[in-house]
Amino acid sequence: MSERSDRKTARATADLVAREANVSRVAVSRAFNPNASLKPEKRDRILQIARELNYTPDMAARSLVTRRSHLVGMIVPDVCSPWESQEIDALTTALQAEGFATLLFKAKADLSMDQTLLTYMRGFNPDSVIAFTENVEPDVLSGFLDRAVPIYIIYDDAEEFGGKPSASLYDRLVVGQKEGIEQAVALLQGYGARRVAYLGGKPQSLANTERERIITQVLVGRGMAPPILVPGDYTYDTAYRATVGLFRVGDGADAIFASNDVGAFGAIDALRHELSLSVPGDVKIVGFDDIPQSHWKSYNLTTVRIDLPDRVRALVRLILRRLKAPDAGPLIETLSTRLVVRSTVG
Amino acid sequence: MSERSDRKTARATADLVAREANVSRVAVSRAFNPNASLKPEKRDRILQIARELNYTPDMAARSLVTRRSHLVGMIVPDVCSPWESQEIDALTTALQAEGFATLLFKAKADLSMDQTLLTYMRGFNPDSVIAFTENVEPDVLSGFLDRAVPIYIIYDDAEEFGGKPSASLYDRLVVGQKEGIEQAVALLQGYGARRVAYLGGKPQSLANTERERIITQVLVGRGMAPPILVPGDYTYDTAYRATVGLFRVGDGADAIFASNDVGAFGAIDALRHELSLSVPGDVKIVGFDDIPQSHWKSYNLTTVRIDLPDRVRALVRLILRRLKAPDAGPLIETLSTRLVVRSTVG
DNA sequence: ACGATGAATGAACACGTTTTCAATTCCAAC
DNA sequence: GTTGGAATTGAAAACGTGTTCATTCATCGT
Repeated sequence: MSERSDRKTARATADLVAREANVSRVAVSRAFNPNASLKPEKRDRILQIARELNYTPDMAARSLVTRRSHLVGMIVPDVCSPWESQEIDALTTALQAEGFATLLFKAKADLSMDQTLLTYMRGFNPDSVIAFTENVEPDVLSGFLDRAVPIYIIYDDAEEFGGKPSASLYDRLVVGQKEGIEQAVALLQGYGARRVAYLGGKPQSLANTERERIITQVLVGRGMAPPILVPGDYTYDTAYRATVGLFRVGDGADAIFASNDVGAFGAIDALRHELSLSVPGDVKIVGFDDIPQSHWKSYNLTTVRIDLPDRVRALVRLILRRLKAPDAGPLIETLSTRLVVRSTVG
Repeated sequence: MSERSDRKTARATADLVAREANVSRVAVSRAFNPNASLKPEKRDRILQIARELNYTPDMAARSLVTRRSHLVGMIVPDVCSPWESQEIDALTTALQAEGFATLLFKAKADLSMDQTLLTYMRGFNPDSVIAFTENVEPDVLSGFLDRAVPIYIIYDDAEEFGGKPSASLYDRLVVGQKEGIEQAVALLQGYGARRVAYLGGKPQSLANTERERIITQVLVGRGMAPPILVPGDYTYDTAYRATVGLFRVGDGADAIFASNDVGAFGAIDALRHELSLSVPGDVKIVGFDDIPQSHWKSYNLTTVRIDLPDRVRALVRLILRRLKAPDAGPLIETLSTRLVVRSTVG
């Protein structure tokens, strides 16, 4: 027997283990199901033999009868984004501990999920689906309603949620951004900022729209002018160019509220290396997310933190609760934000 | 019928479609298998009805008989790392186009894969497994040999590959780092560097060991002193502290070769913001990977690029070739590296 | 000693698909 | 009109597991 021929050895099955242990195949199944009734010594012997034979229950066969795939689908527009990669990492770790594997899919850049992707994903029967893309398309997603209930991450206004009626069919994690934004604006105002610009994210992103709305509301509420709206798309390069544009052809500003940290980096670099302006001396900067890069000395960004561990715990809770009660009404978890002060404001 | 009751509607099955279309269930199966023999008009009618009923073949049931799960497992130690997240993103996109979904697992921080994780993953029967963790444990991985053949990404010396005999049971992508390193050292020498430090990555990482080995070899080959070895772990913070240590308690250096780009950022920030030294004036810096952040203006890092599109194409090719010929000998793809010159050397 | 309660056990079925395989239909060529 | 071969079809048998359900076995209170 050469090494290579090992590969042809058929995978061990429950039947084989049963025969080898002189028990019925049902006993093997029970041995791997902790709360099934089986004599302890028998279970031990079966597990021992299973280990020798390198046997593991086949998830596909199991899921066929159990109606549980132990898969959690994630639809992500851009894995490279530091914030999203962080979230995927933490979520995968947490889910792995609960016995779930993550099934990763890439959405389109415009944050939409096309029918093809969804039906494809549906074939795998994920127990739950987390939509990182915020573009809600109720009729498309309705295809999922046979088993899993999708989870949406939304911002601030649970009721409006795109104004779509079928919103009541999703579970959701609501991120309240108001606290963090209020603290940020207070800080900016305290350091004498008068003219604030909002450097936008992807226009289709609900997080972006809500950030813009709340920042405007808070600024005006504190007697300041509404923000100068600078379009962006969450990327460094666009933020860089937009900032240069703001100061070269526009009137400039004495503070920039970026829609995410990466955009804030672009703004900082544009100010320092292209416009020869100082941060925070000439222009103050606030970001959003608090990704690991934000404490890097070149930026040391003051930013609105969305606490990742809290966020992950909330998501896992949503998944487990839904699995326990498939027919329950829409589940909701709420999260808050707070400002992390570093050195880009004062 | 309320909205909620829709959720209880059982998922459409091939049987239902068959009944609805007045054909046998086999015909439905054939309708979804393009190269099966079925009268075109019949296929159209079935697909039409399937669409109306929102039917998709169940992957679990299919994989049970086909012995193809259409899943590609990825074992990743740290999804947050910019380089890895980039690779996961590109790989997922490419595989999705070929009809595969990615199954993501987190390895332990020390780059090892424990038995629990592997047996767990095995249950899902991935068609292929890509090991991003470089710590080779042949006996552990042998548990996979019943169906999928794991792919290892290794560096430079295919033969040595950890010196483990069972290396011949893996497919592998070999990344040749010599070209890039030679170009980098030539550039450093050209700009007058005399004393080069190597800022290491995780000690368990084979990529790191090989980088250290080759850099030493190339330096000595060009008549320079072997590098000062500074231990690290691929992270920004460790690189920052290590660099401070190198210049505070050590003798310093006039050039730093970092084991990855993120480490280079840490070194740059330590030099500029803690040690008040200039880059590239006082110290020249070269990194490894060429991640997107490397062209950010605050760093603008000169670095050894591993071309991502090439790399992904090679990996996908490995997977498809192996699936076509499960019993073929070990498959090997080779890749090269080259220097990307920016402004941290001269 | 005796019925009663509960745990332990295995045969048969179900889950939703693909794959033989034999039977049928179709069509062109003689 | 016949005949051959190819295209088309459906019944039955897998694939590997969890779950009923009726049966056997041990245990315990009276």
